Amino acid sequence: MTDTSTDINQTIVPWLARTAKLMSLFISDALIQREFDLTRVQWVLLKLLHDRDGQTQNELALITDRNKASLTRLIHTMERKELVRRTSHTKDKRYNQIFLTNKGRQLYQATLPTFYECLNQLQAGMDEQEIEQLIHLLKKIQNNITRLPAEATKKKLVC
Amino acid sequence: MTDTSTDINQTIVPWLARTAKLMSLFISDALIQREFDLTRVQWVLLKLLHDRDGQTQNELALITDRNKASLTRLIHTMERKELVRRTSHTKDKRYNQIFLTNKGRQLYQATLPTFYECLNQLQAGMDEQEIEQLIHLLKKIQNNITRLPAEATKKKLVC
DNA sequence: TAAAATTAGTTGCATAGCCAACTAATTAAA
DNA sequence: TTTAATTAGTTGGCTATGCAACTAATTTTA
Repeated sequence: MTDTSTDINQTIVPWLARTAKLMSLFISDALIQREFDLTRVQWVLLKLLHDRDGQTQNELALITDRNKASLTRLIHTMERKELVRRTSHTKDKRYNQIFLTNKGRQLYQATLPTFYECLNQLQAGMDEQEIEQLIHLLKKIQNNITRLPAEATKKKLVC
Repeated sequence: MTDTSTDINQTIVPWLARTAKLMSLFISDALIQREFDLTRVQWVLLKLLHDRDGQTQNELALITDRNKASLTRLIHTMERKELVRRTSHTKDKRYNQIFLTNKGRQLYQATLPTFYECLNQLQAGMDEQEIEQLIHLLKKIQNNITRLPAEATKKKLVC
């Protein structure tokens, strides 16, 4: 149990926040330096669609813990860049399905070596066991976070 | 060495990114739920100034790995909320020194119990040794990131 | 089946981030 | 000492994010 005399700077919160931020900047920088016109978030979306094409905006929002309004705009930006394509679902017109374009797919493939280079540099000097341990501890923290998406919360809180 | 057949989802990158994001949302939520009108970033700035008052915008930008333009606007927002005060340095008029107001200091103090509650929940089920190990591994990653602030890079890259 | 509730997505308004171009102040160099 | 370079901060334009209020489509329920 951490009491209120603990130095906040020595807790997991700033270490985790800062490491993730630096990692994100590091990967973004690498993408830009290799002349890929792609932010890290856009890269993540390419990856999600590469893994499973045709997901709806809401699904993508849930997976990435983002507001659906963010997805609307993110997809809009990526559509303008011709990386993804939005099509209205034929059965239920409320849904938009998002698909990779060929350009999007090729761009994603082209970035993979950069991603693995980054990963290798990030993990330098860490052995298999340490990497597993890190992921294990991060999972623990995630499981401790009982956070529902905004809309779910609203719903569950109704008495 | 991670080769390109490794499943990206099982690497440290998404685990770290997602855990940090969830943690950030979790803390923001907690602040809002306790009716503190404060984002996580604003909270961090209050903490930095609480630790050392009167830092310049540039110093705050460097410490927080933020662009100085971000700091300009962040401080502007917090000035409007009367949490901080901007004063021009008497010796060198280029500098702005940022100070906590009484309101800012009181607000920070008032949020501390919330922060420690969040921390305890995040660390639930983790022993001292695991927490230390996690921080140790995060430090390793940070040390692997050879990233200079944008302006420094520009400077150093000049041949 | 008509009205009510739910769901997916969009839009307005706000914070926050980055880059690049800019101003003003100060320091270094010719 | 005048000019050049550097430094701190600001501003404009962009992406990204969240909340809240909205529309449209679909499903539930009365």
